[in-house]
Amino acid sequence: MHSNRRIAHLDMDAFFASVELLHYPELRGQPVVVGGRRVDQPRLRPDGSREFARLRDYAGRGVVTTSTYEARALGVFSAMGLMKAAQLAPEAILLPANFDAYRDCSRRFKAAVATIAPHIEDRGIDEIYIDLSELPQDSLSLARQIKQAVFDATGLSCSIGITPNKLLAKIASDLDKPDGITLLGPDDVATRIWPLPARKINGIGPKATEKLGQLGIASIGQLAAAPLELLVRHFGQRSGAWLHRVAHGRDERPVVVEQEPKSISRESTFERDLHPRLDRAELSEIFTGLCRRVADDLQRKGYTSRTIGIKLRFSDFHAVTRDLTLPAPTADAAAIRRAAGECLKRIPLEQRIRLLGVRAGGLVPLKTSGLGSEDIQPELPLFR
DNA sequence: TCTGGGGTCCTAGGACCC
DNA sequence: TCTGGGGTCCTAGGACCC
Repeated sequence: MHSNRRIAHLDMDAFFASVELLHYPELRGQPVVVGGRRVDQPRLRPDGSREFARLRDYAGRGVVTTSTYEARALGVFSAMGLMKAAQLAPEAILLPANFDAYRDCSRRFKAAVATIAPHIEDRGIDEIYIDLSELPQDSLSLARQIKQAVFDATGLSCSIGITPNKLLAKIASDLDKPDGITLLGPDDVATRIWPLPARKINGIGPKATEKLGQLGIASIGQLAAAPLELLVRHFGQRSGAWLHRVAHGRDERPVVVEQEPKSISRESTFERDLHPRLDRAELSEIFTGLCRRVADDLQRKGYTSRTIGIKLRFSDFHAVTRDLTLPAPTADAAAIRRAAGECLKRIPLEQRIRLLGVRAGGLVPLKTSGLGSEDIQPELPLFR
């Protein structure tokens, strides 16, 4: 087992907002928010300048996807409702999300990193882990080289943390944002990690933070000092032991280069909550559309699915799921619609519906390569 | 002024099999 | 008639992440 690893975490700085600033450089230095649905694209005035939507003009159910550092300074952060954000920063510029541009930029920055350090784990559109263990250069040179390559490929800055494992690298990349480099060794855990709030650990969310707070544990250092048996008593054997481990900066998870997806889903929150009977036609159309999009996604990505599921969110925001495992995997829109319909029958509809979702799990890759017949599994036992 | 959309992983009970 | 474990699959919900 390789015990002297060098793991980097790279995080693009305010990614979506930064991509937008490449297109609209005149917005640099201003509070800018990306998010919402049906937000107007900037309009060109007769004099050639652009007119942008303001946060105060927004009405609807959208949330902040990303905000520039200037907007964050006003208290506007990711996942905040736009109506609330508008209270805090009414004059901030509001731009609609342009996912095609972000995906394109994402591909370019990852390809640029791969030319220097190919051992990459994808963690979504704007961040990656990189295993640098086998590379000869020192960490600071590598970090600078990678940042330069990312900038050359995209015009964007990122922040990098390099440490002995993924857990610490993820925390480190956030310590000197934006455009930062943070290198940490095992000896830095007590001085650099322990003073931080427990919430900074990837995997400790709002619920765990609240529960830890009730035990008088706020910082990672306090978590490290807590007796293992106290943590096990309140969080269970597995989670308790995990909390104890991560508080001491221990993490042996490998950098995983290739991963098959586990599920593919589509969901939609409506402009207004829909009534199960009065809005039946509209709901049915949306439902069928979601099934078709899931089928399209499956076919485009080359998968079939064994388990079809649905999700409903009601007016009171409470969500319910149902799923159904099929006798044989499918990527067919009509078959998915039938299975989803069976799931829907099992949900009592006593409230207006806010969101509808369709999910395909139990994914089976469609093998396109010419594999021998020995790889084809019989669907059912031959005798029963 | 209520809170998006795409995911992963974990838990836990029941069915079913050996 | 009652008593066992162990293992896997299915289903529902929830925490968490980007």
